[in-house]
Amino acid sequence: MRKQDITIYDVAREAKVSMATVSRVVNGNTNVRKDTRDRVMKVINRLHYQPNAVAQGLASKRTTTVGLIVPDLTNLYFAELSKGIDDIALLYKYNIIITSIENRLMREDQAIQGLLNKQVDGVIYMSDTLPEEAVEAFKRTDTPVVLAGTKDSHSEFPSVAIDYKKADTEALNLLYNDGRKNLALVIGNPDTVVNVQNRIPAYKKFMADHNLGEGHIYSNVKDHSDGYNLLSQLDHDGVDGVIVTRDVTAVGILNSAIDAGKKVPEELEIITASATQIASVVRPALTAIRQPLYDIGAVAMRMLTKLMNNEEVPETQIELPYEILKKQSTTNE
Amino acid sequence: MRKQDITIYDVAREAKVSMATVSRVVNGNTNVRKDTRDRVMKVINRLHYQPNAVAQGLASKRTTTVGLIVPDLTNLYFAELSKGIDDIALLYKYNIIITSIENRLMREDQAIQGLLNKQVDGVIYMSDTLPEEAVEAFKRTDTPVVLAGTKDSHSEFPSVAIDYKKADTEALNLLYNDGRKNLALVIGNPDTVVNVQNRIPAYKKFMADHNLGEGHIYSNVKDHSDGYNLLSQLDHDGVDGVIVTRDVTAVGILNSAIDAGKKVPEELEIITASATQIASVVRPALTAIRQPLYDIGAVAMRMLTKLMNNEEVPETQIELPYEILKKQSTTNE
DNA sequence: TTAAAAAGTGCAAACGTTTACAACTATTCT
DNA sequence: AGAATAGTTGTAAACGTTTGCACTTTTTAA
Repeated sequence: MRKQDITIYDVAREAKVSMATVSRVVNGNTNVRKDTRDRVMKVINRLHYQPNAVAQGLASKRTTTVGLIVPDLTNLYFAELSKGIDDIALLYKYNIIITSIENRLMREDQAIQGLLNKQVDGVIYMSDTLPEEAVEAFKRTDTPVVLAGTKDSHSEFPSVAIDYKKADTEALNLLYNDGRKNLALVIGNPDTVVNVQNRIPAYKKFMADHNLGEGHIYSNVKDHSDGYNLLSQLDHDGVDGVIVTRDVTAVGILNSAIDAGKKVPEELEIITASATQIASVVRPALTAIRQPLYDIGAVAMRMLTKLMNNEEVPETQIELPYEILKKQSTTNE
Repeated sequence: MRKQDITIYDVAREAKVSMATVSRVVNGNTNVRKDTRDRVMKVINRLHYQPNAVAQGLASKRTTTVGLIVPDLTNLYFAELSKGIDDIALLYKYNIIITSIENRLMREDQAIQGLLNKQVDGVIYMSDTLPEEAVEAFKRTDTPVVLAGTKDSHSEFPSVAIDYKKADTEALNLLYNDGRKNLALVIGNPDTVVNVQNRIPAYKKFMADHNLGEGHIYSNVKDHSDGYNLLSQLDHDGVDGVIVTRDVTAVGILNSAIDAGKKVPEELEIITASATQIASVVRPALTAIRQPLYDIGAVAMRMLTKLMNNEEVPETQIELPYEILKKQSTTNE
């Protein structure tokens, strides 16, 4: 098939050793005499021998490949996570098979099964929702899995994320201290673990603790135009401070406000709960919970390397520090 | 290794056929009697048999995997290209191994070699620069390659892109017709094929054709902050209309102008030569050459599937239509 | 100097499929 | 009915590595 198809066998013949020895030098096994190693290396270089990773995978049962399951590549939240993953993967010489699952044709469990069939050594799962079939698919295998930037409801799987509850509470407090009393929460899918177990309870608790009434939770507000269209509702409900999970959604609200002549932050304060490039590039720039997305990805991948090597991983539920980045969409005292 | 490790052999035994027959039904070969096919399928379902893709890859020499080489996942230009690629790949049941090469540790030719070692059936290359070693690496193999959103200098490789020269000329013309005479071009790497062979010549020709003098080409302006810092230079040079290759760079210039109290588009018109989400989300929204990024990716991947199947591909240098999207960063007549 | 231990090497059997090819069975045609 | 043909199935050799085991050589220790 390949124009140049040098196998380990060719190298063995030329170097007058067995293929086992060639394999050993290729894999850096120390049990090879210096001069035979040199001899083999010389042949390898001369013939431009490159091991066939598929054959290696079959024989060794390790493919040095990890699977990524991600909802949407063009969502910078996931792109930035992926970058952290990718850099660490490179460091440890793993390749990445990426599977995006927003597409109707691809269900979570199919994505997982596809990766397992490819014999990936591990999987990083980034979707904010982990359906039962996906859990089942993972459980049917020994392949380690790490969740990045999300959590599962029972903490069955290792995960790397932030303390969403604490972060949201802190953000709400910032609005509250700015004198805002009619606080709202804008989320996408209301059924995700993070929303159900963290954001919504944190919001409700905060509202209750401060006697602010029921408040307003707006669900299924997922993109720029959803955010744009939400403004009239916010106006109607008299909201003066809002936390928005996705930053492009927040930008939608922001732009809608600008276009309607409504002042941000004077009349409406906006905080986004996940800051990507976009949050800092719009004007007024968005105050945000800055999640360390790159680091979350990197730490998740690092943890996965340990799991793949059966190394000890003392803590599998990791929460990384976040910070509240005050910008122009909230009042600067 | 796997908890559950059912092989084709187990299925064969249970169904009382040979592994060859099982293989045939798995691969949809028609030369199997209906009732044996049913019998085998029943066993496959009962045992939850899933073929080992690595073994398939070794035996068949096809991995149904394609490699993507991309500079930066968090650059939406590439993310949107990738999405088009991904969707078509899913349709044709290919997996995607993604390799990002911005990292210092990973050179283009190493990335390519890595993918070839994994026996990918094809490669899509998206970097705007194609070093000589990368060309060599590609030439050493029969694995088909398609360039997406970029071109090589000698049109040696199949590619899918737009007519950059025409698009830029049209954009310059828009500025010119708005009465702007001091036009500038802002690019990133000045050595890319697209810049050297298309954008720069188009700019120079336009300036010459309209007797606008030498003009100003600003190179190595690559991100938001580069753009932000460039504004003073633009001011100094009296530029009143500018084409910027990357949209976040354009946004940098835009934000710098806003912060400096300079009016856009009244005092400075800005057009970006590649529009992602970001161009439409900032205010004033950026007038842009809208490249059909998703489609470029999709068409590139579709072409690759044909090349991988040794099908006839009549035209391998494809240019897709673009449009000039007039927004708020240029005057609306 | 010699026995024991360590280091270096080769043999051959995996790994889990695909796929010529051969062989057998059922069908069609005359 | 018999021959030719088409359809169905099995056998076994790939595919290109890794790796346990046995064997040989070298080193170490007494």
